[in-house]
Order: sequence, then C-alpha cells, then structure tokens
Amino acid sequence: MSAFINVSADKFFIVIMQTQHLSEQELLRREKLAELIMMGIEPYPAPLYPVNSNSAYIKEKFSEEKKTDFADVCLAGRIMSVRDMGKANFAVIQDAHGRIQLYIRRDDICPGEDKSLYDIVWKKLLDIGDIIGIKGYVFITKTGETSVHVKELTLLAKSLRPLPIVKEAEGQTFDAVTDPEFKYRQRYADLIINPSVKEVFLKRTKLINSIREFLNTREALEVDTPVLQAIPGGAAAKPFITHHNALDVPFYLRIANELYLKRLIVGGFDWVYEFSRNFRNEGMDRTHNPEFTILEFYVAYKDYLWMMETTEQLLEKAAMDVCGSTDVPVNDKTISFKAPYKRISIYDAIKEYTGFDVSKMNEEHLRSACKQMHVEVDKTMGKGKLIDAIFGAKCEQHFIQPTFIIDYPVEMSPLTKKHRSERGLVERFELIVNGKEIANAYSELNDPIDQRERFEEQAKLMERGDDEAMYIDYDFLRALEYGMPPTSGIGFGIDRICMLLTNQPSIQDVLLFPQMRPEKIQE
RNA sequence: GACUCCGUAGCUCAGCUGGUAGAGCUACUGACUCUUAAUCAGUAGGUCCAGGGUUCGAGUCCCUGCGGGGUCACCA
Repeated sequence: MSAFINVSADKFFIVIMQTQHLSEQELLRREKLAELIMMGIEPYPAPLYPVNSNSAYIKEKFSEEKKTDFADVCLAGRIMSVRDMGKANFAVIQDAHGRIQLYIRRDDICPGEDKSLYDIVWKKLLDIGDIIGIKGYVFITKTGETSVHVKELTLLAKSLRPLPIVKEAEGQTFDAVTDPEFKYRQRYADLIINPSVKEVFLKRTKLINSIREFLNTREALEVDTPVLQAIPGGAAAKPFITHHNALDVPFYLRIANELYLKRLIVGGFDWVYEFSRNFRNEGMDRTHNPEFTILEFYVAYKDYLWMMETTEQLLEKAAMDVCGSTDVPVNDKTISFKAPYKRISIYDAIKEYTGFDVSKMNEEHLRSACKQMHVEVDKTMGKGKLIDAIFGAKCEQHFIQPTFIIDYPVEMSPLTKKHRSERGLVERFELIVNGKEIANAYSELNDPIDQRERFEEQAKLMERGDDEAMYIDYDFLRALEYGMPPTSGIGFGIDRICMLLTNQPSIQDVLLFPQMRPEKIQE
C-alpha cells in the first residue's frame, strides 16, 4: 500500500481516539473503515459508477422471456437489510426508485481461491446503510421475488452511523421511527427509512408542477421579485427584520409579493405569477411555519368572479394530477375539489353560525357583539379586524368542502377594489377548505387616490398599536398613478393545499426541513 | 407567549406505592449456498435529557432549565 493509504489509516486511528463519546456501534464502523483502507479499498471512491438500471424498472419490466435484456444490469443503492445464509445471502438495497433484493453467493463474487471479498469485506466490513454498486443478472427466486444475482460488488460510500432499522411484513411495519423530532431534524434519515415520506414530497413536487403547467398553458409569465424589501407590504403580518451592512439600512424579509406583482401589471404584463417564499414572525403550529410558500398571480382585465372559476379549474386539475381524482381523502372525510364550489358572503356566514347580523354594525356595536359571542378582542382592533375575528372564531372551522367566502368589509381589505354594487364591501373572496383558508383573492384596487386613503387608514391603525397594519408604500402608489388596468389577483397557500392533497395533519410533514429550535449537537 | 403531556441502549418500548437498569430488533462471535420481520446458539451495549433539592437510598418524588408533541392565542 502507498504511504497515502497509511497516512489515511493513521488519521482514522486519531479519529477513533478522539471520539470517545461515540457509541459502540459508531466506533466499530470507524474501525471497519480503517480496515477497508488498509486492505486497499477506497471507502469513498471518486469515479462515476456506470449505473444502467434501477430497482423499480427491473421489478416492473423483468420477466423470464426477457431475461437476456437483464443479463448485465448495474445498479447502486444503500444496503437496507441482509439475511445471511452462510456462503450465500440475501440483501436488500434501496435506490431512488425503491428497493430490490440481491442474491450474493460467495463463489460468484469470489470465483478464485481468494474468498476475502466475501468473507471479510462483504460479511464483516460492510453494514446496513453503506452504499454499494453491483453488477449481475436478474432472476426470480423460488419464493417469487425478482432479485439481482450479484457477480460484482463495489463499495461506493461507507456509512459511519447506524441507521434505525424498520422492518416490514405483510403490510405491517415494525419499530417504525415516529418520533417527530427525529423525523424533522434528520429528514435525510427519515427519507431513507420511511418510504411513505418520500411519496409525500414527490406529490408536493407534482402539485407545484401541475400548477405551473396550468399557468404556463394560459401564457402566464413566471417572475422573481425581491425577498429583501425596504417596506414589507402586501399583507397584514409581523415581518422578520434584517440589516444590509453596505447600505446600512434595515431590510425586511418579504411577508408577501403582492405589491411587486401588481407593479408588473402596471408595467404591461397581462398575467404574472410567482411561487413566493414568505416569512412571517409569528407563532408556529401545525398549520404555520415561519417561512412558507404562497403562489400569487395577477391577471389584467379580470375580476374576482372570473378568479373564482379559474381557482376551481386550477384545484380540480391539481387534485387530478396529484391524487388521480377530484375526491380526496382527508382524515375520515372526503373532500371534493370538483367545480363549482359553494359561495357565501362573510356576513351571511356570520349570521348562519352566530345569529348576529353584523352588516350594519359600527365598531362599538361590533365590540359588544363580540363580547356576547365570547370572541376575544383588544383595543387595537378596528372594524375589519373585529369582523375577521368573529369569522375566524365561529365560522371558519365549519366549512369543510371548498367554499368561497365573498364580499368582505372594506376595513379589512386595504388593497381591494370597492364592490361594484354593495356599499361598504369590497370584491374579495377567501377559499376555505377543511376549516382552513387556502386562498385569498380580490379584484385589485387600482384607484391610486383610494389606495392612498386606505394606506392612510392603515397608518392610523398602526398608531393605535396594530403591529400588523400596513406601511404606506409610496413607490407602489407612484406605480398606480401611472395607471393599472383592472386586475384580479390571488394567493394560494401551497403548503396547506399540499397538506390536503397528501392527507398530512401537520405543515411540518409537507416541508422537507420544517423550522425547529436550533439543536445543540455535542461533538 | 400560556397550559398540558413526553424525554430510559443505535431503533421500538417495559421499568408498580422510591431499593444498585430490562426485552425485542440492531451490533459482535459462531452455524447454515433460494431467504424475506430468515432461523439457531452465545456475547456486548446505558451521563435513565441537564442541573439542583428531598431521602439512608431517585429512572421513579419536588424545583429550574433544555428539547419535542398536543391544545389555545396570533396568523396563512
């Protein structure tokens, strides 16, 4: 062996000596690593491995008649289990497409006198979790399982950390790792050991692709707008604040991209969209992560009635593309995304579930009505927020099937165009599914003078102590003064739609890396 | 942020009214050339989340902290 190898081996002894906090099994794997190196086997080889197949393809396509097509397969994956029969054994490897059984016979991988590749390398030095490449031919075992008869075996990456072992038989799972902290912090391990987790994230990508396709076939233009904003606009929310050193100014992480997309409508695009990662400095729970994804799009010369129909079409397609049906199981219920969806005004919804007619109430009356309904309020809340509070507390949870809540009071919608016929209302809808808001849309306010007044109202709320009231964005007003066509816009909560279509109870289950308190890792 | 439950071996979990820590899987040693939760025999593996307190004695009781789940509040 070369000096290089010896130096490496010394290095590994140092590693072993210095890591006394390691478990017995971790130490053992480091010793195996050092042994492999001393045998001249590179545990982390550089050259590409010439994979020509995968587990799913083999299991789907192989048959006895076609076996000549499978006489020379090369695939790679992680060792998930080994059943040792002495001079032969069965192992299962997992690649990106699934799992497949290997049949490894000593005299096949060691045709000569030297049996060390099998007896020492394979049986002693390789472990569950290691990534290997194999070459061989496909066959079906006596018990009917499509397998690869291995002729050649290559170590591609040694695993130093024991993987939790989850076993399965007849659809039953044993010792599944269900600890949420483990799953969310070590998603990489969760993905390896729980195949159903991978399914969820494949569906998430399908959902986003489906929506993108829906929009692109309608000639919508995907754009990027700033995440770092000097004025966090477009929503009522508490922002994260950060600082730009060179400019020495504060910046906010965006809470919404709405005002930027509308600037682009002013600029002459007819239909723009963006999957916007938004950041809100608020509480976290099973439906809220500090950063989350909203798809917003804005379409010139349309109104919120058109938008309701478009929403129905988009969700119908998304459900079909992701679930293969417009009927989607959620918990013990079935939710139908088949158009059309029920429409009800927010005032009617409140009347239906509380008996109160709040449509003609002033702020004082609303306040006492809230008291009677046991809805918690505080002094900073204006009329709009009071109505929103009643709806949120008493109505929202009752709407399980997709329902458009329409025609909101003007006070709670500072960016929305006034209703064409109803005084005091705006042309807005929220789509509620399974008791949660998943979309919010309106006929956009394009009257720059009205918009300036609405911003000024928000400024007054801010003075009252409402820390979610909107800042006045003078550049946005300047844009509107050039003239924005009548426009309808919408924002979809992508994470929540994903929760529905994958039947997951928590937003953390549809985010690959949900936000967690920083972990203190001892080294 | 409030309330509440939880934290024991690499993993899943036992551990009663306080008495020196237990199983299965994994790992290790050995047997077995078509097994599949492979099987069989043997062995090892622990800062009981951390720090205090009560006690002759704490995994167990009390307090504080850390981390996580759930419910509520805020919100999408």
